[in-house]
Amino acid sequence: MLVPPKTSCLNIPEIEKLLRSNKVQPSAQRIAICRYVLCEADHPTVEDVKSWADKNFPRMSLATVYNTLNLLANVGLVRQLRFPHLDKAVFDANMEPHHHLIDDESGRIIDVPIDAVNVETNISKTYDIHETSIIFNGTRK
Amino acid sequence: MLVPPKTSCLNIPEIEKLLRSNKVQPSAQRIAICRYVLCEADHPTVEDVKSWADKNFPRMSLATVYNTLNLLANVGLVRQLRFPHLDKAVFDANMEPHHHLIDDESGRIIDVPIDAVNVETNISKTYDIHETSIIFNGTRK
DNA sequence: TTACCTGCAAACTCTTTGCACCGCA
DNA sequence: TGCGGTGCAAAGAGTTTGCAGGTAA
Repeated sequence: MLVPPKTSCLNIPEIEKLLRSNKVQPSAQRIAICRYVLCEADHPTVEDVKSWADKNFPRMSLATVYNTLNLLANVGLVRQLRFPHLDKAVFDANMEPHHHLIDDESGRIIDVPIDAVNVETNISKTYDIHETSIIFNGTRK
Repeated sequence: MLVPPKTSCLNIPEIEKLLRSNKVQPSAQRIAICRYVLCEADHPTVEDVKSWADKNFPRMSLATVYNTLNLLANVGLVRQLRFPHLDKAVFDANMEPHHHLIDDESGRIIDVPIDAVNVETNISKTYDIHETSIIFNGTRK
């Protein structure tokens, strides 16, 4: 139930195709970042991506990391999230609608499928609600 | 139902008492900021408080605004919030548990009483949930 | 060749901090 | 008088931007 619907790992040609189909020129840097963010990483920060790049991709600048992540967010391949307990943005490759659970012990951010939650509210009488995002804070039992 | 449970307007002696009871020395600057944040303002940013101070309180520095708001947050008179669509922190004087509705047309943040919402989730089988915070995005019907 | 992607550095915004001054208890 | 609150400026973190050079189509 809490298993995140992780994007299955893509190989390089698949990533190239994915980028092209989103009208993004597949440069080496962009493919590398996609491999990490779409497959390997779990709610990475910019810093996480940069650290990974420093180890796995020679001489990638921080600006490129920012530019690429923003680009991926703009075309809808990732989503930028901000949580109250974090001062920096994190990126989420799970583009399905879902909620989040913060494990207060580990700090980990865990995806919660939309159908694991049921929300009813009477504010929908007054407002058209387009989006409902829930952050649970908890600890493992 | 959507009327925010606004802190009723306090006069200066009441604010002094409130500060003292929270072990905060009631300086002129702190009282002024409290008057604005607790009574007049609605989810103000630091910038909002600073602008207000520039008009209503002579020569208050930005550092004092930050220090005071952080102090008020630490003693539990206000809460610091971060929303995904805003890059800066906002402060909420409503200390009752509640959720938030972002009016996507005006950008306004509206308090939603806790009992206007009912949430059920099966993740509570695996996790002890201490807190549930919901952000609705919507537009007025 | 040309378009555009990257790296670098500087700039920008938000926030915190160090320090000297000042005022109130 | 002394503690502590304030103002100022500088520093710090995260992020964006401008520009020159390079790379791939």
